[in-house]
Amino acid sequence: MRFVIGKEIANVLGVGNIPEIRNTSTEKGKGDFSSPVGFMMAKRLKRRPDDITKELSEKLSTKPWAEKIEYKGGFLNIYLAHYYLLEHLYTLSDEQYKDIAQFTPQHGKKIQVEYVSANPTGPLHVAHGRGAAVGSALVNIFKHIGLDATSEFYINDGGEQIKKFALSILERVKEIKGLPSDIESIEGGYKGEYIKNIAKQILETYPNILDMPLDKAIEVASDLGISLMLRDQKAVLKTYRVMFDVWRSEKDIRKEGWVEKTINLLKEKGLTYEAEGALWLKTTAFGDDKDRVLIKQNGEYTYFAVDVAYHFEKHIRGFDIVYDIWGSDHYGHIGRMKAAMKGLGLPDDFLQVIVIQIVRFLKDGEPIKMSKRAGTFTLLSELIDLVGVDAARFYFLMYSPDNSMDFDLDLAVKKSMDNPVYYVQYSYTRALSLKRKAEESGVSIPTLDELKDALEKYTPSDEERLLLVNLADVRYQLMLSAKNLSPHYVVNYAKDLAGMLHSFYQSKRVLDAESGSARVFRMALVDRFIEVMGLLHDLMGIEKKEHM
RNA sequence: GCACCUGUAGCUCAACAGGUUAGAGCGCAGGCCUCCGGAGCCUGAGGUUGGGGGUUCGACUCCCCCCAGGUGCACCA
Repeated sequence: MRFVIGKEIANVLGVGNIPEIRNTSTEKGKGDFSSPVGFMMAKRLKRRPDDITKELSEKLSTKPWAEKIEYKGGFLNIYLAHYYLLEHLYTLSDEQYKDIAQFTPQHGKKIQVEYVSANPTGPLHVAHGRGAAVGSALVNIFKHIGLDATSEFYINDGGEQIKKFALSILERVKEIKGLPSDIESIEGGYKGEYIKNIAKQILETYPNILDMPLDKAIEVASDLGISLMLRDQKAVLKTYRVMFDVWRSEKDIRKEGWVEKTINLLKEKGLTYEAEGALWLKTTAFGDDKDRVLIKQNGEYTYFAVDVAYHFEKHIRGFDIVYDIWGSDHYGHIGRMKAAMKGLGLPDDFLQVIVIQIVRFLKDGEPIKMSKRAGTFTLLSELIDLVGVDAARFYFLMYSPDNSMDFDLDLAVKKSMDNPVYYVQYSYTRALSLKRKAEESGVSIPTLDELKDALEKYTPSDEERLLLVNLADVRYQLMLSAKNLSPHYVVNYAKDLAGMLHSFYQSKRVLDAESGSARVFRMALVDRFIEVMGLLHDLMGIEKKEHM
C-alpha cells in the first residue's frame, strides 16, 4: 500500500524519490498512513510545507485508494478506502511480493548469505541457534520479495583444528582398546562424550586403525569424524527448519587451488611481504590496524588466508553482495577480511558482516557457563528438545541481532502465555478455527463483488479498520526486514497483527454478525488474516497450527 | 589502551529514512463472554529515552565529549 501511495505523491510533485510514509494507524487523528512530505520537500521545491500538502490532499483525494486525505502543516494524513484495501489483499500475488525487491538496496544484485558454518568437529552448539534462525529467516524473506539470494554453509573441514579433532578421536580409540591414553596431552583437544562414540564407530570399520601410519590414521579418523558430525549437524538443522542451497567445503577450496590463486593475485598487486619467516598481507593499507599472516612459518596457510581465498571464490562465482552472519566472537576477523577484499579490488559493499551479539542462557536466573572445548556445552538439539523449534526460533528472531540477549530457559519451557510465540500461533489457530466453523455452516469466503456491495451498507469499526490497514502493510514490513537485515521487524509485525486479530475477535461477532454485510466483511478480514499470518509463519519458520 | 555493540516504563524489548502525543509483552491495580477456542480482551498506574553539549522547523534516532555493561584485539578456527 505504502508503495502505491508513495509513487502517487512523487508523481504529483514531480520528484523522483518516494517520500517517507509512516504507519500511523494506531495513533488517533493521523490517518492510516501519514507522511511528513511537506517538511521534506519544502526546501527542495522552495514552497511552504502546508502549501505542498494542501495541493497533494486536493489532487489525491479523488484516487480510488483514498477515503479522505487531510493535511496539517507539513503532514499529510491519509485515510484509506476499505474496498481498495481488501481488493489489494485479495489480489496480492507472488509476483507482487517480488515487486518489492526494487525498493531495497540489494535490488538487482546476486546475494549470498553464509551462516552457521560451524566446525565439523562437534555437534551444533546452542549459540549457533541464533545465527541459524536469523540467517534462515532472512533468506526466506529475501527470496519471497524477489531478491536473488542463495544460502550457504561453509564446512571448515581443513586446517589445524581438524588435526586436533582426529588426534582426540585416536586417543579415545586407545582408551577403548585399553591402551595407555592421555586426552590431556593434546593441546586444545576435544574432550566431549561424542568423541568416544566416533571412536567406537571407527573401530567397527577400521579395527586396526592404530597400526596405520599416523598420517593415514589421522586422515581416516578425520574423514569419518567429519562425515559423522556433518550428518549430525544437517539432521539438527533440518529439524530446526534451516536448509542450505549450497554446502561448500574448505577442503575443496584448498584442493581447487583457490588459496594459491588468491595469494598469487595479492602478490602480483604487491600487497604481500615476507618477514620473520612468514608471508604477510599488507592489510594496514586498507584500514586494518595490523598486517596479517597468510602463510605461517611452518609453511601452512592461516585460516585467514583460506577465508580470503574462499571469499574471492565467492566473487568469481558471481555474487555481488555476500552477507556473512558471524558471532560477535569473530568480530576481530571483520577488519582484516574487509581489508583483504579491498586489496583484491572488490567493491566496499561486497562483504557485509552481520554480527550476532552474544546469547546468555539463564537457568534459575543465573547464566549457564558453557565451554565448547571442555565438552561441557549445551547443544542446539538439547535446546530444541527443551523448548521446541517454534519457541527457540521465535525467541531468537524477536530481537535485533545487535542486541545481546538472555535466553531464559525456565521461561521458554513454561509454554505459557509469557511466551509470545503462543500468542502469535494462537491468533492463527483462532482465525483458522473460525474459518473452519464458517465452512461447516455453509458460510463461504466472499467474492470481491460481494464485498463491494457489503461495504456500501457497512462501515467497519476501529478494530476492524486497524486490522485491515495493517494486513495491507505486509509488503512494506518484509521490505524493512530485508533492507535492515533483520527478521525482527517481521516478528514484531506478526505480534502486532496477532494482537489486532485478538482485539477484533473479542469485539465483533463474525458468524452470527448483526447483519449480512457485516459478516461478509468480517469473513473476508479473517480469511486475509489467515493468508498473511500464514505467510509470516512460513517466513519465520514456525509451525502453522490447526489446533493447539 | 584501541575498535565495535548496547544503555528507552519495575523486568524483557520495539520505535521504519530525523516527523505530529516514545509503544508492546510480562509484572502490578481493577474489570470482561449464557455467545465463533478466555492460550483471549478492556481500563489504569508506571518515562527528564545513561549524562552533557551541538546540528535542525523538528532528535530515542545524526555529530562531539563523558559514564556504565558486553564483545573482540593470535603465525586459533
